[in-house]
Amino acid sequence: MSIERRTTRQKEAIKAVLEEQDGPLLPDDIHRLAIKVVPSLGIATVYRSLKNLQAEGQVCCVEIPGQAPRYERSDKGHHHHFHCRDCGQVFDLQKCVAGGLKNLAPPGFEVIDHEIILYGTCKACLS
Amino acid sequence: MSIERRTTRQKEAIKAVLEEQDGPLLPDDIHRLAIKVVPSLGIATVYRSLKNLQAEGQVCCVEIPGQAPRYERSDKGHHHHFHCRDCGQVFDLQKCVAGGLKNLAPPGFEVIDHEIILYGTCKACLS
DNA sequence: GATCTATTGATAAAAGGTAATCAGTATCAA
DNA sequence: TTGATACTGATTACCTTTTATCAATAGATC
Repeated sequence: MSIERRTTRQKEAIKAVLEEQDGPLLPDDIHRLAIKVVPSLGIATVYRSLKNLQAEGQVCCVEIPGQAPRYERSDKGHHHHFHCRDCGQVFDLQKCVAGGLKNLAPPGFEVIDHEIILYGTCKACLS
Repeated sequence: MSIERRTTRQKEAIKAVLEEQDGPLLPDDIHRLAIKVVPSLGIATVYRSLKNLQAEGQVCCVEIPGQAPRYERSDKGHHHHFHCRDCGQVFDLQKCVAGGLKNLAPPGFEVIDHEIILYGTCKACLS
């Protein structure tokens, strides 16, 4: 049987941050935002909560090559990401051009999944 | 003025490994392969050589999310990669369907570069 | 061959991110 | 309210990858 869960201000604050955010966030980002609600919040609790939320399927992990894992709500459906090389922020993309991707693989290879990452400058950094 | 370079068995072995390999390799892979030619080769020398080759533009870095950087010759032109979830090996893809990718970004965003990674099972692991 | 010094290999140590520890706190059922 | 215990926060430990250190080795030039 699974462990009894309790509702805490800390977990609620972390979930709220992930809820209202568009793109994926670093554990450190989440900490910095959630600390506004629960000032005593420790980074260890952020890692613990993310691990639990991920196990429960509420949150999923987004990895940009060469960077630490980010986390976002898992109810957003299939999508990809844009990484701004100026501010470092990661944004969600709406559409996915996966059609034709499978043809990229060599003959005899089975494609199960794919990842597309766009790099560039976001709107805010351009202006 | 730049530092005088010397030709060594170690550097030649590392370059040869990168030369005859198709996909990108981990420093550890390179070490394991080059050691067959120069048994005394240390891992530090692999890192040092990769750093130099990269600075000279002969080698470039390939990053798969959540994994250590791999390295490959930089004379292969624009291409992407296939990561086999079974054996962990990374393969080069020939074509690139970049057309239409720019449209994925939100209005006002400038796309400079992109990355496409296919995940699945390679031919060898399927059979 | 002799000399200079770039390079090497073994090792220690750094860096970054994450997990373990543990005493104290707070939740929730009774 | 009380009691059992899940949770927290501070800190330390950890893990993996990469870099620094340094004495010894070995290219390149004369």
